[in-house]
Amino acid sequence: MLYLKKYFTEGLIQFTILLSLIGVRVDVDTYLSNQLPPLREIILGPSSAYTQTQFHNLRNTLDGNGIHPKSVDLDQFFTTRRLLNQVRQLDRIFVPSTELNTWLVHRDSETVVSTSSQSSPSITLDNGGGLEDANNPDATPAMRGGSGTPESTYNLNEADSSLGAVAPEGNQEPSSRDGNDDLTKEDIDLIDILWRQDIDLGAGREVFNYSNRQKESEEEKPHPQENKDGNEEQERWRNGVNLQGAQPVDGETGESIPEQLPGLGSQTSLSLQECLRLLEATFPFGEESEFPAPVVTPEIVSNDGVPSTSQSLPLAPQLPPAEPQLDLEQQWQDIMAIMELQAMEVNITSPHSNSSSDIDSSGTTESNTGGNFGLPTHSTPVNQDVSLHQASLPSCSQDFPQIFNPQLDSTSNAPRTTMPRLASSNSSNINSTFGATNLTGIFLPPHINSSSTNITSTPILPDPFSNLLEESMLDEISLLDLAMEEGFSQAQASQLEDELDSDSGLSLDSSHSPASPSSSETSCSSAASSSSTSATFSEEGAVGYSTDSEVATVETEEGAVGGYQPGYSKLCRMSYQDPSQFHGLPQLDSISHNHTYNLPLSSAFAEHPELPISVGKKTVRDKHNKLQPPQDLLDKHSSRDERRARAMKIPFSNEKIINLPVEEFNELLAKHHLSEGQLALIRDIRRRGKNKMAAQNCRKRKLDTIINLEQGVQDLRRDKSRLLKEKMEFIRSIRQMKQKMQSLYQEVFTQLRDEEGRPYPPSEYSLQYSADGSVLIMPRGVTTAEQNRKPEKKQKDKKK
DNA sequence: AGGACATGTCATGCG
DNA sequence: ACCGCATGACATGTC
Repeated sequence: MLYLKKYFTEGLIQFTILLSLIGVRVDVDTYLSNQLPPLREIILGPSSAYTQTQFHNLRNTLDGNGIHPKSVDLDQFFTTRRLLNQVRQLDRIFVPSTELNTWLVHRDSETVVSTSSQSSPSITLDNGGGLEDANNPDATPAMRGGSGTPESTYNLNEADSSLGAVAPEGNQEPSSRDGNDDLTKEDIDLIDILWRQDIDLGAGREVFNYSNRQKESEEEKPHPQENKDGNEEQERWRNGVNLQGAQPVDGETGESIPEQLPGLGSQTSLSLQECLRLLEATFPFGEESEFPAPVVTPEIVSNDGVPSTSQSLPLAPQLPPAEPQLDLEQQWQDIMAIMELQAMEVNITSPHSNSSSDIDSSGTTESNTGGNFGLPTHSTPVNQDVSLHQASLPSCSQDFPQIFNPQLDSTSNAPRTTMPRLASSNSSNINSTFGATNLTGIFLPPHINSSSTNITSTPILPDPFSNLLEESMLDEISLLDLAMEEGFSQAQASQLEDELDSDSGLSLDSSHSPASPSSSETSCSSAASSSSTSATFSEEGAVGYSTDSEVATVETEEGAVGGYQPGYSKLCRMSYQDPSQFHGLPQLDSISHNHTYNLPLSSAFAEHPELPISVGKKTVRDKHNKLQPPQDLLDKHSSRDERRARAMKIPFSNEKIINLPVEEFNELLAKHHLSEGQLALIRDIRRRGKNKMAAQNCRKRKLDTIINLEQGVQDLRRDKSRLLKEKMEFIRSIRQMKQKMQSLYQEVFTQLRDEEGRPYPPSEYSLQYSADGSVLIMPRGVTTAEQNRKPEKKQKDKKK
């Protein structure tokens, strides 16, 4: 935050001043505040910056720089992103934020841009609200800005110059319009420059204004909306023409609104916008800015041929059920790709970032206040009044079609013609497609035509939505789940890894245990060698290392620590080769083979019954041994090699033979004149002795390995249970979302009115989502395909 | 007596 | 080639 501020403050102040001069003011709404937590997590995934707005938001969030959405002037912000990027690159600090913040950008009506500054109005569900919204300039902008992402702000800017932002206001509110008028061409140019800067930063300009830019390039002149022609825009708006070509022919959108639903009442007082708002509220599409959200064009043509706005539910061409998902995936991939590109700029490489960006909808969700999902408001430039009287909802056309249309917008045109869609989505831009993706996933039911049975007046989830939720939504969720699980698994893996590392004595033990004996051996060997010289091998024979159990205590007292130190004990024993002396030196009793590896002494003794000091049996044995003469006792307890050594009259102890370093061992052999048999025996003793130690170490390692594996299994089980718990939580969240969808659908549907102001009976009509992203109110039983072919027919049906 | 377990030993491979 | 080590397989001893 702080350092970000530093960068911003210095560099941005200029921008701020500039913008203030221009009169452009962008208010960033806290879409974030009202996210649906479940949706966010589920759809977006914990890590995902899933919102459409992401491109901008993603950066913002990723930057981790808390730019307060409200306080930040978006224009400045975007312009300054370059600085941010530089800073980021300097720091290389990648903060994968799991949460995506979607900003709903409002423009104050006061401001020149005067996009709807208030998202809230758009959200309002009131029936009257729709009309009010239409009247209310703010509302329209809200619709547009609904996406509420920083990008949206961008759009707003553009919109100001080009599309809707200005337009709606122009129609309905002169004041807002005035603000637009204030913008001089220079100002517009300046804004454009700022945009380009953003584009330079890596945000494709298209991202910001999806269709507008293209149109500019293609159709620059014809559309006043474009930045350059502010005047034309104003005029156009004054004329009552919606930016988005609500008019029969929208040059920008390129959509002709030829097809109007005569049947749909002019009166659909419940403005489509409201419906859209509701829908949007439910599903945050808001990313139009980046990804031109599919615009639901509620344009309905009145019978007169006058476009009736309100119902604007274009009949969508029927989509094969499978397609939506495919499209979704495709779009996801596209989005991912785009996100990656941007991420690269931002140095965001993490897959999470991509995922986050994936879903436009997420951003919208957050943007919504009061738990409403953010609507792609920028599209809203549409007249909010969109009443039946008004043929088209231009703004909606842009956003919604894309939103709902999983398929390419460009392609969408053809299908639309068939359908009586209120507005056509012009945007052939990739952005639009992106916007559509999320929505499509969410909104497009695999089967556009739902059976009539599903829709009832009751709050039961209408078919399309239910399908939406169940299939596409769930699919997405499932994908997210998978991703999340992967994330968890990785995290878990790392965690386990850490734990194992800490626990794993395997490597440590393996390294240590062998080493310890050697060290002890060397130390002891020297002492032993000195003392051992005095020993009379002839009498006792070579002392079997195993037989000298008596010496154990010394080992313990001397600090032969837990490690396996057979050599040590053995060497020490050498100094006390006379059994008779053992009793006199109780402290040495404990010295013996320690095969306990790292086990405590007590256990070690237990393992070796021959140890006199040992408990229980050993004591018994000790008694038994006492009965025998020391010589027999030695023989009995001496190892085979020791006995052999004694038999062969080897002049030094087995311990020496075994533990002496090669050089010393060779010297020892050189000192003594030994026969071939003795030499062979000595070499065998050494070999076997070393191998014995090695075997002990090996077994110890095996044990350690097993223990570690058991620990690992326990850890994995814990993780599994935890993941299952999380999964259940997600499922619960999904269920909640579904319920909310149902209620919202119901609310929207109930507010729809035909030309005569009568509500559509849910048993006869249902809302359908076409492939091109338009939302249609369709009589039940009519297949989307039919609708595509014969839109008018449907209109008639609707009239009925 | 036989199984389980611990330990020792051998053979082999690797560094 | 030798040495040391690791390890599987087997043998032995003990309970």
